Amino acid sequence: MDNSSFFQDVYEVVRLIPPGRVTSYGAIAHYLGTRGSARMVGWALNSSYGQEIPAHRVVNRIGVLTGKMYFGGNKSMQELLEEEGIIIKDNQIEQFDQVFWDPSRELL
DNA sequence: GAACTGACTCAGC
DNA sequence: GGCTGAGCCAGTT
Repeated sequence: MDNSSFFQDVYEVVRLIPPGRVTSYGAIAHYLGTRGSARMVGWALNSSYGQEIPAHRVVNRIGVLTGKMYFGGNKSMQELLEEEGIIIKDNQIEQFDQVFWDPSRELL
């Protein structure tokens, strides 16, 4: 992509997340080759407000919906994820290992 | 233009 | 085994 922004790469990976699956900020950052920039992934999603980004499928490494408060939408992240078959309990994804989607492993 | 901040993660104590 | 500090980079002040 012409835009060599870290953001654009993040957006593309997030769009590639299949329904019923989730990934972590660190997984995306690692896929892009920068482990320490996990923060930027979250920051990128923060800027993704109003865009066609399924940000609700991105959680932190332990499956907690850290950014649900920042997610702008009629429905909560939890509700959207539950509609895709993902179980959320106490803001944390149940069976996280089963729904976890690693871009560097499944996309590549 | 320098300092601060942020949806994270890992390592060390 | 829980808490603290450091690191990453870009956008905002």
